[in-house]
Amino acid sequence: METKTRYDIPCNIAQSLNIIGDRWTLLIIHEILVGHTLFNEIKKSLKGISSNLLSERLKYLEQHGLVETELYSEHPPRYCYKLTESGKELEDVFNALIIWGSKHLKKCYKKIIDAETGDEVEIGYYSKKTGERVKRIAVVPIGEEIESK
Amino acid sequence: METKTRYDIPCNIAQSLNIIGDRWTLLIIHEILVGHTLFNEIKKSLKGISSNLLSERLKYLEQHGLVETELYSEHPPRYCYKLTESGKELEDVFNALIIWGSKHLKKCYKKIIDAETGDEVEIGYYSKKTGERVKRIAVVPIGEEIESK
DNA sequence: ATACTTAGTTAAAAAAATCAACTTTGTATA
DNA sequence: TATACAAAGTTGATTTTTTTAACTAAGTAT
Repeated sequence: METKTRYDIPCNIAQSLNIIGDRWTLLIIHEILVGHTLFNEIKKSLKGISSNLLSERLKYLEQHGLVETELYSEHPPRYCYKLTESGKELEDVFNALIIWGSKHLKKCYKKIIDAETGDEVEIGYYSKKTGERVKRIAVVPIGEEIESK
Repeated sequence: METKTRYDIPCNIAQSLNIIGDRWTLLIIHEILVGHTLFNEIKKSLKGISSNLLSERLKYLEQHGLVETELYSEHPPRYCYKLTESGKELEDVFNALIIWGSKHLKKCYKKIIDAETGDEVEIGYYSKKTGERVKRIAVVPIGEEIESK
């Protein structure tokens, strides 16, 4: 029991995938993000998922702090599922996948545009300090600093 | 044989995950992206992966045009694995995962900074047309246009 | 009292991943 | 010349995970 196979690799990507990389998991989080918060709403939106798997995934995500339950009816006691901040912050991951898909899928369903102008958008990297667009990024190990050029 | 279980959901995310969402797949692509192009290099970097699975995943990714092989030695004929453009363009997905991980993992290994200033970066969206940063994005179904406010 | 709905649970079957040993082709070494 | 070694896998058995399908429990509605 409880013998989850997890990646034992010292890398943000692998460790993040240990939380959100199981089959169906990202799709479940995405359904909640777009407003489907009831068990059966999620189930109906995700054609092919089974009750037991959805139930198990929701529990796992709750344990890991991405999802929380909220009582929405007292008298048949009923809970809905909400995303926590860390769940909501997967939005950039979803958008990156949507944009990748819009370029590379044979059949594509969605694109991402500027809500004001309707222009198509791309992903960029911006300095947290100045808000300026960053020309070149570097992935660095935590603890180390980059040598200044 | 060859009965892959795939998501049958009309959504860029689900369809993208049908290509890159299997266990180990994103990690394999990432290893190639960071320069590990030989079968055994990838295998050694990904502690726990088995030869048969790596072999199968590489074939699948090649079929789907994310990876290609290149002869790097004639006389023991040896191939290395390279990413195609569509494979390389997963970089934003990796970066989104690295950034999410750097905020939410208990133990975090990497962060992303401005290569010039060392400032930490965040993800933003810019217009393909003007290059300006976009304040609010909208995910829209393909084919439809958004009503202008 | 009977049927229906929401939100699951349980158990068996099927599919996928892991583990471990083996193969093939070629190189290097004693 | 034989022996060991390495790269790049393949094969088959075992284990884990997912799917399928039927069932349950608590409350509502007719």
